[in-house]
Amino acid sequence: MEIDIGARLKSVRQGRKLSQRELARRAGVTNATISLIEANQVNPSVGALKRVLDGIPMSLAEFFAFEAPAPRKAFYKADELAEVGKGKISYRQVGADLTGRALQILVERYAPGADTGRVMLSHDGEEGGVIIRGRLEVTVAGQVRVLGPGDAYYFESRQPHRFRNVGKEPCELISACTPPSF
Amino acid sequence: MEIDIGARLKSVRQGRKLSQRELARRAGVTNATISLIEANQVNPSVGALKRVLDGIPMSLAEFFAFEAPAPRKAFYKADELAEVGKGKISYRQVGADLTGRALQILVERYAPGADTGRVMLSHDGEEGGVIIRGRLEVTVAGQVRVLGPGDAYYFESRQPHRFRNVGKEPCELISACTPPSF
DNA sequence: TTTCGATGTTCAATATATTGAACATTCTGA
DNA sequence: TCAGAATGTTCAATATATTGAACATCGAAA
Repeated sequence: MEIDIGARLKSVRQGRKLSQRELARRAGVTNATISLIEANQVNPSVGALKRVLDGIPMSLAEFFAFEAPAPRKAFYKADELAEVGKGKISYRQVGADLTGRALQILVERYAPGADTGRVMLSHDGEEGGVIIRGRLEVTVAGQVRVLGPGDAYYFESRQPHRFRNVGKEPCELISACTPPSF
Repeated sequence: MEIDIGARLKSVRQGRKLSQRELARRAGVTNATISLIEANQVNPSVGALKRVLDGIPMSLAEFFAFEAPAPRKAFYKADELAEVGKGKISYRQVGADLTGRALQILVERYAPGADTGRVMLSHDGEEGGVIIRGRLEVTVAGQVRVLGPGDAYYFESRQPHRFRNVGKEPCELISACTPPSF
């Protein structure tokens, strides 16, 4: 493969001033595993690499982020918008990689009965959206409203909020939020 | 591991309308490999996953970009969207008053022949959008593309850009930009 | 010097990913 | 209805990752 996983891991590990053994202990693998990975003498499993990175800690996305210096795409065909989420709620994101971006734009789909649940997330930023098809019950800070095609919403993300498709047909909407930081 | 590699791969593969065998052929692995990975019955090696993604094609960074996404959004907002535009190009804005807001969300309508003009707009921030109806020619930093329903774009606003409806029917799209400076 | 602790390396044993081929199912066209 | 092609699945055989333990090297302290 074109990318040097061994050098990448070694660089990351040494950047945190961790020995192979210490990282191995935190990650729950043996030091031999780390030695072999860094020497590129094995082709690690995703699971093993994930465990190792958990010990750092670093996400797989971060670990591989360096390999994508490709010029940022400006256009996305409908079928190349990656579908995320299974079950009743799914969304397709404009642009696969969010790092460094100021905006997250999603095409969201709620199956009949779909519900984000009472879990009210609180994060910084603001978000809004426009309903394309179907009907959606939106709850924000205690206020409830059922929105249809052409209707829209906008609020500060720290306010408790919830989405629910109370109709009989799928609901599709386009949303934007900022910043897309987690 | 916490992320569902199988579901992610399946989603990506199906999004590109590829069969397991077709993807396997392009990637240079067997269809069994892809079947097993998608069923989460194996813990694929990074190399194997890389080869599979090469067949799509998609980078590992893109593949794992969804490792940490959990944007749940929703809030309710008015259904009377303020009319901002004029003539062949009109905008209906989500939220009447932008002061203090981090996001501007618009429902834009381009009549046939509508054109933002040869003079490339240029301002700070980033913007993106998704086409709802009709066809729109988008030019960004010299790149030209005609987008249809479901297609999307995203770019930094400082790059010269231009929108033009080259079709015979009105084009409608939903866009977002930040900050809402004109 | 010598010993000790910590480092990274190597290798046989074991666990597991990948293959190759067969299987069942679904769909389409005749 | 049938035949063929295309789909996803399963499993024994094989290839390879991971382990556990031993090895070598280095620097610090006595």
